[in-house]
Amino acid sequence: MGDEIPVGLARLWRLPAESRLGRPAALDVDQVVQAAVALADRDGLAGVTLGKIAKELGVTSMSLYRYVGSKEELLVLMGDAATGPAPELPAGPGGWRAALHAWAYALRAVHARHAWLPHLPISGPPSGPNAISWMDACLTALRDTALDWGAKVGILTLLSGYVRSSSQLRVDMAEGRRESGLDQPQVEQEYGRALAGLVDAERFPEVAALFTSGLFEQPPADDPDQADFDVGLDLILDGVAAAISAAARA
Amino acid sequence: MGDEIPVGLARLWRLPAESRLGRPAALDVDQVVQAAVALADRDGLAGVTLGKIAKELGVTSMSLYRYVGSKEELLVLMGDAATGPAPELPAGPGGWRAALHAWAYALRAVHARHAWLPHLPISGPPSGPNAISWMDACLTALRDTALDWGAKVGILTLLSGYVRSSSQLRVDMAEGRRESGLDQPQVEQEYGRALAGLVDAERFPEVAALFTSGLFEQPPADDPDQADFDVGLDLILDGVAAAISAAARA
DNA sequence: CGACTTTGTTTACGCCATATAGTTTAGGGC
DNA sequence: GCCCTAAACTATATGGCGTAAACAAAGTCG
Repeated sequence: MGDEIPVGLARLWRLPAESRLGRPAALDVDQVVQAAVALADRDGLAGVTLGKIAKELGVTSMSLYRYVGSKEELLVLMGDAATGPAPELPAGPGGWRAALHAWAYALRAVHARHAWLPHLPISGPPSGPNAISWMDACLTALRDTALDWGAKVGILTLLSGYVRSSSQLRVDMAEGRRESGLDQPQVEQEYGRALAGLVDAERFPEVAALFTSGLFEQPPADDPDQADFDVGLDLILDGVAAAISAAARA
Repeated sequence: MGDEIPVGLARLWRLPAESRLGRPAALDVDQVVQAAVALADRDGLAGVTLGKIAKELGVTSMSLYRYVGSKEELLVLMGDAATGPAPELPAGPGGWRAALHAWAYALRAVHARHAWLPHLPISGPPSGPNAISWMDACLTALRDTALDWGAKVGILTLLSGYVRSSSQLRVDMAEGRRESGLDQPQVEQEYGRALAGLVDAERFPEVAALFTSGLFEQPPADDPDQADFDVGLDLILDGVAAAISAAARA
């Protein structure tokens, strides 16, 4: 029969092994993944090495291959583990808009907790249990609308992609500030000033105008990325609103 | 004076070197970057190696460090080179919506031509001349609106992030199909079926319903990703429309 | 108790980016 | 026309990486 479950999926879903023969395992997939996640939280994605994970767990690197098929698969496991289950969303009064808003904020918070997460290479559609739970939460927020499945999936993709890429940007810019040693706004201004000098007002009139607008000079608010994030999110939700009322009319 | 231009920026903008002393260079930055781009187009990002680039150009790998500061910097240069200059956008009748639509399509086409491009690690805000030209094109499309700079930048970020992440997804899924050897829809269905078996209808009612909806079973259209892309894009543009009319009212 | 099965280790390989030190090559000043 | 010197380029080496293959160890089952 075709009930073959790919071994990668089996590990993602923590399907228990059946055989009880042979030497018992000293670890399990979760311990390996947790160690890898801890390492990524501390040293970033580039700091995650089979050797370091193994050392952390007191085994040799090769023994890790008893638990994960490859480093690439380990990254997938790390992604699902670090994402964690979706939160409970406000069901009642606010309707879909409040729920999607909360969903996006929660995902963004997860990315803040694991800065490497938005940088993980995507390998296909969501397939881990935690990713599925986020998917379910988003679809639940849209349940009482007239949207068809295609539209719902499109919104899900758009929203998660937006949160992901905006988190990516935030992390990258923070890292750019840090690694240059200087304090935060100094580098930004110096870099911006150098760049502004390169931008020719005839070739790039709008960008030149943007640079002279002072938008990048003003002392940033508590969390400038936060404000940018809200702008884009509200814009998306406005688009969703339009799609919903269009679907209701049809 | 503070007219120091970071050396990385100088290379991005192809600022000519001043000194004419010493042994003349056999290559230039462009040749290195073009070779790297060609390699990435052929073998993917992971196939880009200093050694291979050097062999392609008939030099040793170490000599490449005369042209780029590091591999990371080379990736940035590759990104700007492969992106190329922004296209001319329809200026007249359609207004901002047609222009943004064309902009997004053009960027998506670039990603199709260089599948590795959306996977490049982002390192900060756009700073290469080509990236700036795309930025300028997008801002030009929004010039005759009442939006303030913050909103325009937000829209730019959202739109480019959307195109990027949807291209990422498209490439990853295509690669997932290819590397498993089987033909395209077969793997998709098998994987989907296995996944559907793991999704418990009580734990994930919406996702389970989605799986039984047949959305993933139907023979895909000419380009299914295309349709998904349009859904998200129209949604964003609806959101932009809302923002524009709100700004006009204020 | 011995066969078998599974886990973990040892060892080794090829590849990578890059530091360091030395060598080649041409133009500039005389 | 010839050396000096600065720049381009090469040779060599290092430490790290993921992982293939063969082997040793540690349990269960008959």
